[in-house]
Amino acid sequence: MNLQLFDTGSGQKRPFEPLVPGRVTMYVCGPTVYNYAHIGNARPPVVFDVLARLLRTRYDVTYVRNITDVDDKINRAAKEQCCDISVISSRYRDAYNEDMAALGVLPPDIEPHATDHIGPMCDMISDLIENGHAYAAEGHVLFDVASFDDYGALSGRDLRQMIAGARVEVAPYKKNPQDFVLWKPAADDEPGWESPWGRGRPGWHLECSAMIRKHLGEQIDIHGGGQDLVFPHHENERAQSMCAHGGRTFVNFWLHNGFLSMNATKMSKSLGNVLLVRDLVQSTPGEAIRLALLSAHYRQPLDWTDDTLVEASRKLDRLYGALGKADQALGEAVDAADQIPGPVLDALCDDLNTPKALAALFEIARELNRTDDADKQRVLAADLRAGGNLIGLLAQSSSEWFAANQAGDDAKAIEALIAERAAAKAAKDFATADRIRDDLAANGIRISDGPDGTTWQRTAVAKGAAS
RNA sequence: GGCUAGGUGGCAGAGUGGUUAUGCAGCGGCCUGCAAAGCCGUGUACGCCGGUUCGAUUCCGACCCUAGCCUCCA
Repeated sequence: MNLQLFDTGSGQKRPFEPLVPGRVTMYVCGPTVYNYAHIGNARPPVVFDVLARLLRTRYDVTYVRNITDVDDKINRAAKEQCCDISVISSRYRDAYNEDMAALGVLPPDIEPHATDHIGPMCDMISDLIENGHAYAAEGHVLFDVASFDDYGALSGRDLRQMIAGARVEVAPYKKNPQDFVLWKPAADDEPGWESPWGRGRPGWHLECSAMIRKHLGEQIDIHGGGQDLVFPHHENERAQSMCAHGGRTFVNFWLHNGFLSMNATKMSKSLGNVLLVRDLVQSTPGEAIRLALLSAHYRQPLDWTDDTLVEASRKLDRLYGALGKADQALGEAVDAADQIPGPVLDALCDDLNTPKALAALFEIARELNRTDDADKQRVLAADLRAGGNLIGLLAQSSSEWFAANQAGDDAKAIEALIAERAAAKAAKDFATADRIRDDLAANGIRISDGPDGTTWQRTAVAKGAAS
């Protein structure tokens, strides 16, 4: 497997080799759990789930995705609801994991919570103060950006320019405007922990550095997250970890996914265009949402429109249709092949090119639809399944996929109409038969006559739900 | 203003210095009672202007436009 990954740090695709042969350590910034995840939040976990699945075909992988469970927004929510922050954070952490499971995201190996790592965080702060990279001031501990020559290398920023362009009011206790908080004091009515610098709580950037050191070590292979985290979050993480560890390389590959927009505009509560995963899965199969998220390359922007899910559902109709045809012809469901088909694997090894991998799946599906040879069908169906499974798709049976479309209160009425039409057809009353079919079509029900009778499915899953 | 990504056929979205992406939609054909699905065929697409080249959508430069970051928002 000649895996190439685009590394933000070097700004180019590089061949991936683990730091320790055969073993891969991977960390992805997880959610701050104060609300339900929206569709944009779902992109990183889905993308890096594909990467983890790909790496696992070859390496022993340890995948860590954290939970940030102490934060201003969580504090605010807890205050409003007069409860402990753990009530808020555990509620939304569970919801997050349910939502991700619905999208076919496998759980990470380790899911560390920030509040369980206050000790390691304080240890790291102490190390940084000892090394001369951090200083305490007025109950805060700050990272001394000027002490790290390489600051800005990840995000391609020039420290001098940043100082000149600083627009934010500078806190008086900071030596430099860019110095960021490692530890900040907590008010009496705020959640806090005792520390050598007084009662307080950790800075956001520090959480990830400390949890990475505890669970994966001082150097890791891959660190992922959304593009918006490059600066300042990852730049700061890098500064902290490198300075705490004698300047050694912290992350071998930095991976960042592009942003998801809604009808070409940013998703925001004020615009009222926030789409929650939780709501979406009510009306649309999670698998279709997953495919939609993977239909663009992960580093590209992805614009989410009303048609996005409709298209994704149709794509799955086609793939499952080909599998179903083979299953029927062979009289059995074909299991996934042991080997991943070459074109699919090659596409994914080229910096996780999921659109290209999907194209390869469609080509297999066409071959499958084209052939009547049982041996070929068996091989192609197994390939299609194996390729799909690698990116977390095609895990169910064809009949399960199509049956899911048949759920609904009106299913019995539809079956009755189909039976009525069958009777009309038998009586050669085609006018009546066609009228029933047209009526059903007008209501988003597509029927098709096969050798074993008539089957049906909904044709506009997402559209129907939206109207 | 600075930094970083992008601008591909009706839509979505890969890719490439000269040869079919793929999916949906459209058109023609096969199949079908008629359809649907499927199969076959079908598209002078690469923001604008220069440059390099035998040849550029692909490389270089300028310009226009879009998005993200620079404000603990994936």
